[in-house]
Amino acid sequence: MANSETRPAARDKVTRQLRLPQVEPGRLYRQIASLIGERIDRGQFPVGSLLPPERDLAQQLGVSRTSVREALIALEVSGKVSIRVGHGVQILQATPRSDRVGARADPGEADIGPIQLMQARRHVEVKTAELAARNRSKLDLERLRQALAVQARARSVSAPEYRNGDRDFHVAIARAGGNAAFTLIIADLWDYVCKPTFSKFEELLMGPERLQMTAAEHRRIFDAIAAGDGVAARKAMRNHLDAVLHAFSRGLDEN
Amino acid sequence: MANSETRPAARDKVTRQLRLPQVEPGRLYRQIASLIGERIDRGQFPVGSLLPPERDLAQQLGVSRTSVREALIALEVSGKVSIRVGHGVQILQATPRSDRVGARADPGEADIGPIQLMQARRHVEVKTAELAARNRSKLDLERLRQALAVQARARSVSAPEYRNGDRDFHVAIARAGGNAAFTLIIADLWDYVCKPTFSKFEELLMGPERLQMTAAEHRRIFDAIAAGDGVAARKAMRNHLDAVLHAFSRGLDEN
DNA sequence: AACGGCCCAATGGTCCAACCAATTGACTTG
DNA sequence: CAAGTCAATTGGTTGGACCATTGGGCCGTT
Repeated sequence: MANSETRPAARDKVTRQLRLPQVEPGRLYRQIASLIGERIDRGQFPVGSLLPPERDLAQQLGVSRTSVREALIALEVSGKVSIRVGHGVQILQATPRSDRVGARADPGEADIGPIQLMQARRHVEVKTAELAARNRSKLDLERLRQALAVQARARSVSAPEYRNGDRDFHVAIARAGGNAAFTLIIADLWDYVCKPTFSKFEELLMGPERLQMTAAEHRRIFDAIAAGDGVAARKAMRNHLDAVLHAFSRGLDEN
Repeated sequence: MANSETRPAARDKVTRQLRLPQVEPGRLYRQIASLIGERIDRGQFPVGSLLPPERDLAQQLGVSRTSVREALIALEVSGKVSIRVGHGVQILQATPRSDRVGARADPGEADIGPIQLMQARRHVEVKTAELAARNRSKLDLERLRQALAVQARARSVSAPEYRNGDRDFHVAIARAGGNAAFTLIIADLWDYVCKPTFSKFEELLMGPERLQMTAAEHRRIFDAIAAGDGVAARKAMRNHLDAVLHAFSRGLDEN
């Protein structure tokens, strides 16, 4: 065969036609793998769909089927695709679990609106309040007291004491419920509350009267939890979060 | 050539001579990869040393060099060996650093128990299912379909297709609800589901029948969401998560 | 019309026999 | 002895062949 002609030509084809990122000399299968991987990430091959047959891919890319197979095996090992004989190669995931820690800073993250956030909190925290009332230990109650004490020192809703105390109070409730998964959820949601976007929003829409109101509402929640009254705790928490939501709405209307 | 004789004989050779762990029918390269990987772990191939040439390995194992190459590529992708043309294949590490970055493995993280996690999911996802039924767009439905398609290919609950499809399905539902906060919550919870602790637990306690059951339950959820029936979606989701929880409980009782 | 079994095209899996390309070290040569 | 040359070694790629599994269509039975 025209090997001495076919092969170099084939590689050039891949390199030029498809603009492989950069280096990765030799190791054709790596070029092919990263190429297909990129297309998957870019959505040109939708998750759940089937890749073209190996034979077709080989022809399209101008390489041998063997090289395509090696590339697919690499993708399979890295978890991007699923290969099943007689059927085909299916795309499993576009974003390959990529991300280590920094991952949470996705661009798609910051788009949680304050209203959405409060609605989610309302749904979850009514539950955590109930759980806390049933399962709280003395240590939990002490933590809640401390959080209240911190917040009591705040002189405005923009004071760090206010937000810190608020966060600690709600996280402590989740923690008191005894379910670490809820604790994680609340802690994560509060990461957003503490973000600049949300903070600005909150400071803008919430009047100074919120300071005492929050204190009173928190107090009612605490009492219900301390009394072990799940129903009262639910109700108190719901009232509290609805009040905050109302404060937001009112602020929006006025502006 | 004597293919109709050579191939089966070759496979038997590998299977018998070297006692491949267990399953993994077909996918010869996987058998070879795990075999070599085990030898590396066991120290038979010292870290830093060179593997025998591909051609030798092929002859020793009674398989083709192609299959050996595919196996080596798999090992290279998973980071166990380094392949250099004209030089050889060098062993990089014996213990493959089990799992990516242990990064998130904070002390306080891993303590979410599977039961707790499922209870939290039950509380939140019943809501997201309802929201999804009310707000889902065509794109959302398409995402759900794709997730179902992925999972439909799983041949066991331990297959990557199963978990990936499962995760995508539930995250897609949260996303369809239109509240990004819920999406964040579900995605975060699923990070734990994908952790080794939970995975092992799940594989241990869930029988193979879960495969079809999950598919059927997911289908019911999907239908309800597609129909825009919030009540049915809630119910279907609750049934599904309760079923999983039951599978856990049953597994715990039996063991 | 619905069900069930059979057949076959499609698709991945494996093998082989070459040849190309990079590396390395031995050998030759100045 | 230094530098260049050459050949063996080793991975990289190819095309072609054949096998095993899968899935859907076709057809006969019920």
